[in-house]
Amino acid sequence: MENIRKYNQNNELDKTDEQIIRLLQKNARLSNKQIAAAVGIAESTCSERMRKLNKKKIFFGFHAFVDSSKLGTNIEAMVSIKLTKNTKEKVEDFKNSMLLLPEVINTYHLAGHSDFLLYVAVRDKNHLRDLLMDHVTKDYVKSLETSLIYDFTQNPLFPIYLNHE
Amino acid sequence: MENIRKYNQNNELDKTDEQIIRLLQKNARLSNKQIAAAVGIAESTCSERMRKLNKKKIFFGFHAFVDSSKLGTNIEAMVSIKLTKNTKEKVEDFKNSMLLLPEVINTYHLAGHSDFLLYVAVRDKNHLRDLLMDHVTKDYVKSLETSLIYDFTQNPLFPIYLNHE
DNA sequence: TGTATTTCCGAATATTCTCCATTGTTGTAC
DNA sequence: GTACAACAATGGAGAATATTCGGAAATACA
Repeated sequence: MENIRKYNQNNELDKTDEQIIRLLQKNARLSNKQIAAAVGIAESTCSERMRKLNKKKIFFGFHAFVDSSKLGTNIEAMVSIKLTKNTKEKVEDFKNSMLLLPEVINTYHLAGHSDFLLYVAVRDKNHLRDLLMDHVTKDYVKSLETSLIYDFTQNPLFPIYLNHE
Repeated sequence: MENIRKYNQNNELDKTDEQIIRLLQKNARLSNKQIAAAVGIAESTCSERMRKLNKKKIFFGFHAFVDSSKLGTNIEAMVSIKLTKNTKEKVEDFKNSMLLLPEVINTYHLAGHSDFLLYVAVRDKNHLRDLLMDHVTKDYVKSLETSLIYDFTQNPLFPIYLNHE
């Protein structure tokens, strides 16, 4: 005879959580006080909410976006890659080896025309060539197609589709 | 007869700046104290450095990366786009209108096979279709090609190619 | 060398965060 | 309805952190 109480074991996110997430998506260096004020809750409540959000693993991480042109990085490119074999093993291997390269800012594993996209930042065209020929090309890499990036823009808006009434 | 002193009007970044930038790239929510300890400088020095880095506009921003699957977003896709006309005006217009859509996480303006890449996150396939047909397609959009994203990974490493001796 | 400028540090001050007891709210049982 | 249990929110005190500032140390330049 079980008598399980459910209560608000509520692991759901409510509007307040959503606001906090949105704020941090726009500016991950906001202080707890700033967030609390913006959302309209007590500081103690806000830090407690943050602790719970972190526990729920809502955030993959918080990252600074840097102006790479000020750091000696003059070329950004998107490299589109096809593999000869799409086994889980090869795909993981490829992704992991790409993430060891500091030139690789992020990776997308795709279903479609190509298998991977790499967003890379390099000093110059020689650096790009060396990177691609020496480190990106593998025996199971079928083809590379490189596009220069004129502009990358992060959207401050962010999609949240929660079911709060 | 001008006698302009230059001194260390040093707008250059040194190794300490580089360390701070790297740390914030990995974790943008580090406290000033944590950064100072990791770099090995006084807290007051560290906050002063941060002020200067911000003044130099090294950072585009600081953003939380959220686990969109926990927020009702079930599909992420990369949309590859070609425009009929690549005038500066059309390109700017297109980019700006894309950034008004909350589904668009970021935009890449490219030189190459396609003109734009959009990284989008949506609830489901109907939402994706509606987004593309109703909001992304414009009279100057020649073609769309959509690829499902299996995995997106941000590299904690980051390329900095400074010329400190 | 001496002087001007900048960077760094540490201590004092100001601010922010965390902990906790209390109060308020909501769901469940009777 | 009342009573109780589980949880969430609050404000305040003490702890932790950040900022300011005077002066020391380092660097640039003549």
